[in-house]
Amino acid sequence: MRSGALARLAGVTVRALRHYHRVGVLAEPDRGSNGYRAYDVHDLIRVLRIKRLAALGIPLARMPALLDEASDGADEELAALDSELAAQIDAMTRQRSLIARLREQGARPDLPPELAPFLAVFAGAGLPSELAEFDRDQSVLLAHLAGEDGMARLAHLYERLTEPELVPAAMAVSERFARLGPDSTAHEVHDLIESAVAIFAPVIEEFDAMARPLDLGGFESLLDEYAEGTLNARQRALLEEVEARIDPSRST
Amino acid sequence: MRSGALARLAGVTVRALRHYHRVGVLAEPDRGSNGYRAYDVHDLIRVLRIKRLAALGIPLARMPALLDEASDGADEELAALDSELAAQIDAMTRQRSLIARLREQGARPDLPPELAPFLAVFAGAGLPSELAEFDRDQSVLLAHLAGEDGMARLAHLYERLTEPELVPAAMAVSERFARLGPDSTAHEVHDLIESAVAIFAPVIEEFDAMARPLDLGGFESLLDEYAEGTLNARQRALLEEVEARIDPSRST
DNA sequence: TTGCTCCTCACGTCACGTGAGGTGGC
DNA sequence: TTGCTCCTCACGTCACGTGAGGTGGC
Repeated sequence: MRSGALARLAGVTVRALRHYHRVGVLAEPDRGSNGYRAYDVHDLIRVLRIKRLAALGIPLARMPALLDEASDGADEELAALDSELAAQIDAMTRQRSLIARLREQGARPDLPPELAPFLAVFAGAGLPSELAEFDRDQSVLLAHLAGEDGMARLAHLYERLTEPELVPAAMAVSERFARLGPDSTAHEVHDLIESAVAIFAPVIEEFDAMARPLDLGGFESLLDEYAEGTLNARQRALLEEVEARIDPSRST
Repeated sequence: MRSGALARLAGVTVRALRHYHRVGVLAEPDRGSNGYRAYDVHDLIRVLRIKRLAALGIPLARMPALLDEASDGADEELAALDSELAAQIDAMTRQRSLIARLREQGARPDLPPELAPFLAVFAGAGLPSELAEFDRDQSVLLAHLAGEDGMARLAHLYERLTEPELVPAAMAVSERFARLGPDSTAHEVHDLIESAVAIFAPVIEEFDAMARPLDLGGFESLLDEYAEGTLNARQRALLEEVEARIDPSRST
């Protein structure tokens, strides 16, 4: 029988047969005078056995041991496969619950899911788009920096910042902050600082008091660098002032 | 910051960054005078977002849409991913139960699991090794040919053939069959035929009566071809005789 | 002669890993 | 000068899919 016939009988492609030859799980058969490969029943049986092993997820490279010799290492092979599969199923199950979580929050999939609902509050409250982007990018950075350990605390901070009674005031402050620029008067700036401190100081202080401060490592400067590229001079100056007022120990 | 620093901060390899450039999910940054790439915080944020999407199983090729534009198709993307994952988990779960079945039977993983326990009976009863191999190969062929539909019937046939009261007699016959050769006397041959018919006729007849005969298609000749290469002339002649006696309608 | 089958390269897939061979930075 | 980092090719992974270009069989 020729390759096409064998392939049809075995339910594989001719290309697959070639591949089995190349990797050595199926011997090259003799050729006819025309150069065509001449297969026989034993080849068919061989291919069917290969398909059985493949269906179990056994890679071609590990098949010769199982096909040619008495099935000595078979059980260990199966045990190893099984735990691999179990691990993969586990990982995929975790992926699915992550996906489910993101979907029910309607959250963007590239944001930290733990913070996504709070970011949605900002966005939903009509935050100016540059500030919304600032918040999103910052949350990505902070979430990565916090890692597994700091995540709970970070999420708590975001939760406090999005409490219903805080949101309207925070939004008002944010809008004024967004409009800050060269034209702003000293009075406006002063007012804004007072409002920001009044609103955010309690939350930040509580956060700082929770436990040892988050280890920012080299990230603090990154956050600064980010602010530098995104905010204008007035805005940055104001942020520094507010920071200094809330936590004098961290001021530069 | 240079590639090494970015990679360390983001928790990826430098090679991964190069790959992201190549496939276009991360823009090539400007170079310093020495040709070194100069990254900034935005690149770090970008990579972190890429990692989030990758953790969900989103392929790099589909990321630009999610990273660059407003998250329009995000939910459909997630829905598609979720059902893909569900399907994969399903398939892997089936693989695992197959593996579990094979392991508890101590069966060779390249044999049809539905028939494996019965083949184990043959092997356990001390069948001569050439005949054991014959049976195994034949079962592989028959199982493939039977497909999903015929499998139950085939398994039933094997079950009948391995009933406790049948096994000792069948083994005795098999051993005599294995010893068959040029030296065998006509008397031995005649005796063996009678014994084989007495033992197997009822089982085979029951099988044939169960439903329409299995559609052997081109496989019948394959089974013949297989026998031709494996059995000697005496053995083949005897098989034909037994077949003819059991089912005259199928005789040649 | 036409349509079908067979043959041998050889590139592509997916997300990088892993050298090889050469140069800048401290 | 030494060790570290950066750079650019370029092949390998896994199980084949998919042409390209040419020839035998009926």
